Amino acid sequence: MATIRDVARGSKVSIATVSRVFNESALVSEGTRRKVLAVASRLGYWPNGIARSLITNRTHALGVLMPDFSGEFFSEVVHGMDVAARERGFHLLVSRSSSNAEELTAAVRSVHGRVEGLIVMAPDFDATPVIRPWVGRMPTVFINPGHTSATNDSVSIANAEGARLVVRHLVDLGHRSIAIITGPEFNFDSLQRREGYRSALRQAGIEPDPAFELAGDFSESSGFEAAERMLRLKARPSALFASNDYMAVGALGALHDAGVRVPEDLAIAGFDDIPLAHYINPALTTVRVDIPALGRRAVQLLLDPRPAHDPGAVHETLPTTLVVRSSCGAGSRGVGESRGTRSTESPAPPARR
Amino acid sequence: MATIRDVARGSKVSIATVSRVFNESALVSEGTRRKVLAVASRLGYWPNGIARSLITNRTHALGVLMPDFSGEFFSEVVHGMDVAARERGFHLLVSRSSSNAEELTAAVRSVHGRVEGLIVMAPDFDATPVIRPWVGRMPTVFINPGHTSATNDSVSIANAEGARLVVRHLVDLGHRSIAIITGPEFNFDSLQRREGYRSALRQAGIEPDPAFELAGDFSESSGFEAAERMLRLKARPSALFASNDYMAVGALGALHDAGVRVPEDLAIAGFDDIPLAHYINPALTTVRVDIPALGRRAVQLLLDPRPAHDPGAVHETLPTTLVVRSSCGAGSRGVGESRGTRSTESPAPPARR
DNA sequence: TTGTAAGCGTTATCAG
DNA sequence: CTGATAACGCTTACAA
Repeated sequence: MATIRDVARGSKVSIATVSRVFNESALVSEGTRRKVLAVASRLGYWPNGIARSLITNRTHALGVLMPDFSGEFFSEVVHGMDVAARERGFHLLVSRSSSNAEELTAAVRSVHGRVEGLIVMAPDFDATPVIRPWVGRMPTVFINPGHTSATNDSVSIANAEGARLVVRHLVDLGHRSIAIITGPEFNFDSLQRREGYRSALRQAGIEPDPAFELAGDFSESSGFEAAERMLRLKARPSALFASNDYMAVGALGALHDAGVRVPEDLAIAGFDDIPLAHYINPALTTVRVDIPALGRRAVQLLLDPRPAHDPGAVHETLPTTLVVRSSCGAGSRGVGESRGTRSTESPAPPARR
Repeated sequence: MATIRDVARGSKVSIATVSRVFNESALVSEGTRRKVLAVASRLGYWPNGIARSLITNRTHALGVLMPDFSGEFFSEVVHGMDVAARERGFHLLVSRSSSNAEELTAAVRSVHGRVEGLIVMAPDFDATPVIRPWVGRMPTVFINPGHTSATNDSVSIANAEGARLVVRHLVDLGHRSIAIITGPEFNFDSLQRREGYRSALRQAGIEPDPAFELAGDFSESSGFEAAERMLRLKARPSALFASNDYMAVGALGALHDAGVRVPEDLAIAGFDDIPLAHYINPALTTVRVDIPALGRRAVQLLLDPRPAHDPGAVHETLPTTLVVRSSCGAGSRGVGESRGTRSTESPAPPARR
């Protein structure tokens, strides 16, 4: 493996000169430059990034710590980060490892020195204490943290507001008994969505009924099971709000099995607007979140210079919008509608390969 | 930022001793160890990974170079890599940058030194020449390369075989005029799938008709447009094989708009078995590929020791299986079927969040 | 069990 | 314009 010394020797210059050539310093004569480049190319030399980083203190990499790496949600977040990072000449060092504080600590340590900033997504616990020791050395942005930190920026989804939109929509359609399938017990998104659900009910003069709060865990199967439990309730609700689309899909399956028609017998809505929501039958009324923007903004907060008059940590909340389709009985037709009409309702999900 | 020297000074030992403590060397007394650890913790010290890497030549990172980072296909591949890498204590340094040879070269250079191996996915061009200069210094595995390299391992999908399965299925159902929507002109997966399509037709005694080969680009909209073109054909085929599921979904939309019933008037099949394929109406007959396995195997080839008797480069091909649903008129019922029956047809797509 | 000192492959500083 | 040489923060012989 050729090093700078080999090139220096080969082109009869000092290593400093070789370094200058590769750093496009103007302080090197064209002749020397060419000679060095020729030798380097013959030797297959390229500066070692690690060695470079050690002295420059720049790695051009951002650490991304997330609890999982699959599913449309996470992949879209990372996609957003990737685009923004690449525009700024940065790589992403990803590590799936923040389902609890110990794992997160280990992960942060393991990327220490290798990244210039950190994006942390820890949906189930407060990552602030884990990050505290690194404040000042590793700029960190949280995605969807449950607690706002005084020292770190964050980007979040307007979970409560989105849930309120859904519930209000349901209320406007005449529903008075609205159930919810919640997400994991300690998940912030889930808690906030439930909070929005409750507050919208109260605003409508309806007292939230604990029996109507069915426990789920964001998985499709938990939605299926929660819907089955709901069906066994003595007093059945007329509408069901699933805290995410996967669970809504699962619930739809259970309702179909039970012969319950949607939306005629029961209205159902989800949250996230994953591509699937559009295609399922009936098409799912849900809450749209610009998921790639979550990642993009995180990178921007980390990398883009901010006005000097330091306002402390920035906490952004991305807006949510209601996407009315047919699963609540108010929307458009659902699967099979033409490309033309469909686009008036919601843009087709990105089709890639 | 505390360095090893600060800790050494603070605990009145040499930096070598501090290093030993953090490398869990047995050669350090319990007392010293405790003292060092205490000081380190007070100072918030943790070894700098970059400096460590420079001397050990280990980075515990794998470079992942792909043309895109979104969509179910890519995210599932990365998910597979991530799981396998993490099991082995490795991070993934991802870089979306291999849509042509220049970009790929730049990307490889930029990760040189920072990674112990490379996974390259370049579906549209031969990456072998780009990698050649690095052979010997950076072990590299290709995913789905068009050409098998003598020097580098690869993992591929049995594209041609999968296409053959589909076409045979269609032929078995009585179809004699079968059209195809192809993918991007230079995309290897696309070319191989078309090859499988043609060879299966010939095996069935049908001469492939160029007019039945409709150009697409793997995007949903291109499938929509290709289907529209197909509908204008004087002699309409009775079956349509879309080279990927996204295009099949697009085609389904166009057929619906035109009032063409599927599968009654036209049979349609896809490739990839993305989660959506299961949910769409009619449920899509397609070819299943274990996509995370693609990423997992790549990591394994890179990291897992191989028997010493070097057999040169390994080229693996992951099998494909036909998933019969209802879009060709042969399968099960489609969307809305109960969870129970569904699982006999195909496992529910992973539901996460 | 601990310390000294020589690197790892660069960039940065300072002379020339 | 070019060259010595000292870092960067760590690991690892080799000595003690």
